[in-house]
Amino acid sequence: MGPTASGKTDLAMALCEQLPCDIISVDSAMIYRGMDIGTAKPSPEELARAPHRLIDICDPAQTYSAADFRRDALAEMAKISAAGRIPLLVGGTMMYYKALLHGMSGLPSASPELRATLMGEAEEKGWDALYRELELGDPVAAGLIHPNNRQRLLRALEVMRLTGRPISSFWQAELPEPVTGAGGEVKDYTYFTQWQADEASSLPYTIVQLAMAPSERRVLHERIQLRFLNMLKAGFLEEVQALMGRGDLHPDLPSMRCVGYRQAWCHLAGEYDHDTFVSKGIAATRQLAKRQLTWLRKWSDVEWLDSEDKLIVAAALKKIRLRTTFNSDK
RNA sequence: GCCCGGAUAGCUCAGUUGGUAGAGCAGGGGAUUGAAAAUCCCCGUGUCCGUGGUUCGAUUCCGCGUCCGGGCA
Repeated sequence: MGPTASGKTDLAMALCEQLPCDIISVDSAMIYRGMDIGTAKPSPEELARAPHRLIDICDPAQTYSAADFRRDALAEMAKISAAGRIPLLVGGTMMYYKALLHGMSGLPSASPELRATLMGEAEEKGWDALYRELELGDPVAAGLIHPNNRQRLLRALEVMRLTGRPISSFWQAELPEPVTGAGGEVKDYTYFTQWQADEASSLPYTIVQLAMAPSERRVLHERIQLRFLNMLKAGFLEEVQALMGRGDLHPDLPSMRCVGYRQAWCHLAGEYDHDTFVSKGIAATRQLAKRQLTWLRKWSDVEWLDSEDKLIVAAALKKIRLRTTFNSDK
């Protein structure tokens, strides 16, 4: 795990030479075919040397979800283990790790039709009206979802209309012991935000979690800028031009909202000039890295590595061996 | 050389009829249950270019200087 541009791919490739590992990508952008340069996907040569699973599994017109990832990753992990090898998960999509480790409540999948309906209602009656519907039907979720957060508001209403149950009741159902008072009333809603804590241990694996980042933010920012400029030299704009040229993609798709692609699309559509595109693209990447670090800072049971460490491969191997020996002895 | 504009947060700028100032972007912190590289929340002291003057008080008005635009020679 680690923020974008911290050097995860290089370390993973090096570990593959030292251990019987097979790599599974944990990356919500590399799943898309034809999005290679802007996602910093490993090169064909690198992929030949160390195959990555869960790369190039979707067309950019498709959507994918954390739940899809959990299902696919568990299947790949099972195959790799059955072959007597070690699954090495590499990527920066923290939500996917969370879904994998802690599981997900039995919520219904997204319904594009219902989302379209809800968007229409929002146009017509205003977003306030939709939020009031949530407050009425699910005060618990309303307390956790900010009125401005339309994406999560839509999801909560979607679940409510699809199942007739508040989304918060699904979160609650997955938890072993609700915090209640003497009369059975719920005393503390904060636990609704906690995912089932002990599901990680129910996965049939010894799990070693490694996080890497440069120790200074300034260094990470420099790496991000350098990498973005290199992507431009490698033909990033031509890649996005080709995607636009298909004619069936649009800027609201999850694929086209990816960092860099969104800004490139705006530039190619004439919304702003090249310099603006470059600075906005780099800034969006820095902001992504910041959000990834927010996840990692509070992540429990994680071992940290310094991206700038010349002996990072040895350091990683040491941590892996310590943890796996400790666990197998037990 | 002369004439006109500018000079305020890292950047682009607003503003103070004279009582030491605030937006957007950038940046920082946080949230995160089938879109997550998504979406959302919170955070604004900076010789208001320098220097003299007027004034109880100047970033604001006036003089001079410096720098940057534009125009005329």
